[in-house]
Amino acid sequence: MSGVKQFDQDQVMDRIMRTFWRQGYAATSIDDLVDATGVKRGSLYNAFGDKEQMFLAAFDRYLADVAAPLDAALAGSDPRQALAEMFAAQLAELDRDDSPNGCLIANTCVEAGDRPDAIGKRLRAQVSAMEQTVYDLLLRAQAAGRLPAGADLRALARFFVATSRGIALMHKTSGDINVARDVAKTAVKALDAPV
Amino acid sequence: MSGVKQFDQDQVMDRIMRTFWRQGYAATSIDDLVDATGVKRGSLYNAFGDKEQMFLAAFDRYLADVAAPLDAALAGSDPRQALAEMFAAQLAELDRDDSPNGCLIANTCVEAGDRPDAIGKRLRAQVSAMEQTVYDLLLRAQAAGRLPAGADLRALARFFVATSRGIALMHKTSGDINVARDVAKTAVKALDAPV
DNA sequence: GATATCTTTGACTAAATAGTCAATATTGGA
DNA sequence: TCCAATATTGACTATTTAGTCAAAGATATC
Repeated sequence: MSGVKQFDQDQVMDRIMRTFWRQGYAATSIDDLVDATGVKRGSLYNAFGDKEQMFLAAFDRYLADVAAPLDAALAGSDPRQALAEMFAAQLAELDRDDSPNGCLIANTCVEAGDRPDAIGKRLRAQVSAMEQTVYDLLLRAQAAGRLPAGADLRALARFFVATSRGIALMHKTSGDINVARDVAKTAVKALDAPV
Repeated sequence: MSGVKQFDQDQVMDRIMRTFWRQGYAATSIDDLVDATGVKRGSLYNAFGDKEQMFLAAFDRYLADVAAPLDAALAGSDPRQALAEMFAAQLAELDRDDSPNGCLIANTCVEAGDRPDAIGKRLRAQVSAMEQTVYDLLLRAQAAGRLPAGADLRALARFFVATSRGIALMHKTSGDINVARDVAKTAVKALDAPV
C-alpha cells in the first residue's frame, strides 16, 4: 500500500510521547509503540528513525506541548506572580486525567540524568535552560527592587527548579493533586523568607 | 562445590543495591548483577529469590544503610536544626564518590511510583512514612512554640519531602554538590517565611 | 563414615527485544 | 501511461532477557 503516509504524524507522535511519558524509555518496547499508535513496526522506523530518535522527538514534543506553559509563565516581571503561575500551570497539567501522572522531564532526569548519550545531553540542556529562565526572572525582579539586594538568586533559581521536579515525583507516587498543591504553595513563600 | 555459602551475603547485597541504585530496576539484568557481584546466576536466585525480591531486599538495604541518617536527624526537637541536619546528611551521602549519583528512593518514585506491585507498595509506604516523620517533628515544634500556630504543617511536611526528592534529581543531572547545597539552604528558610 | 541437606555451576528454555529487508502497493509527476 | 520515489507489511535475524534444572560437590550431624 501507499506512496503517501497513511497516518497523521503529529497524532502518532503524541501517542508515542505519552507512552514514553507513562512507561519510561527502557521500559517501552517498539511493540508497545505499535500497540499504542496502531502503526506497524516498519512504518514507525521509516517515519521516525530508531528508538532513541523516537524518544528525542517525543521529548521535544513534550516540551512544546506540555512544558511550554510553564516557561511562558516565567516571562512575567513580578516574581511572586510568575512563579505562582508557573506552579499553577504545572498543577493544571498534572491534574489532567487524560495524561499520565508525573512529568516526562523529571522521569528522564532519573533515567538519563547522568548518561553521556544524546538523551542525557538533551535533558541536561533543558534543565539548565529552565534554571536560567528562572534566574533571569529573579534578576529582573531584583533590579526592579522586588527582591532584596542580598538574595542569592542562583540558589533561588535552583531551588524552584528542584521544587518543580519534586512536585512531579510526589504527584507520581501519591496521585493526589493536593500534595502537589501543598508543595507549590509552600515553595512560592520562599521568596519572602528573610535573607 | 560447597554445602555452605561461598560468599558474604551482606557484601553481595550491597553490590546488588548499588547496581539497582545506579541503573534502575528495569535496566538492570541478572547478568549485570552476576558481573557486579561475581556470584553466578543460580547462586543469586538461590540466595535471594527472583529479581523483584532482589530489588525489594536492596531497597530495604538502602533504607537501612543510606537513608537511615536522614531519619535519625528528624528525631530532634528544634525543627530548623533537625531539617538542616537532614539535608546535611543527604548532601553528605550524595557527595560520596564511592556511591552512584542521585537517590534510590527518588529513582524508584519514577520507575514504580504508580505501580500496583510489591515494589510500588513498598515505595509508597516509605514516602508516606517520611512525610509522617517530618510532620511529627513539626507538630512537636509547634506545640513547643517553635513554629507559628497558623503554619500549615501538612503542607510543610510534604514540601520538605518533595524538596529532598528534588535535590536528588538535581544532583543526578548536574553531578554538582553545590546545586544540591543551594536547594537545601533555600528550603530550610521556608520555616521562617511569613504564614 | 553414611547420609540428608545445602550450594554451585553451566547449560538450557521460552519469551521479548531492536532493528532489517524484500516484496508489494501506491502516488505524483513527466 | 509510465516510472521513480515512497510507504506498508510481515517475516526475519541476532541478541538479550528471566528463570529453571539436573548433575556434582561440600558440609554438618549422627
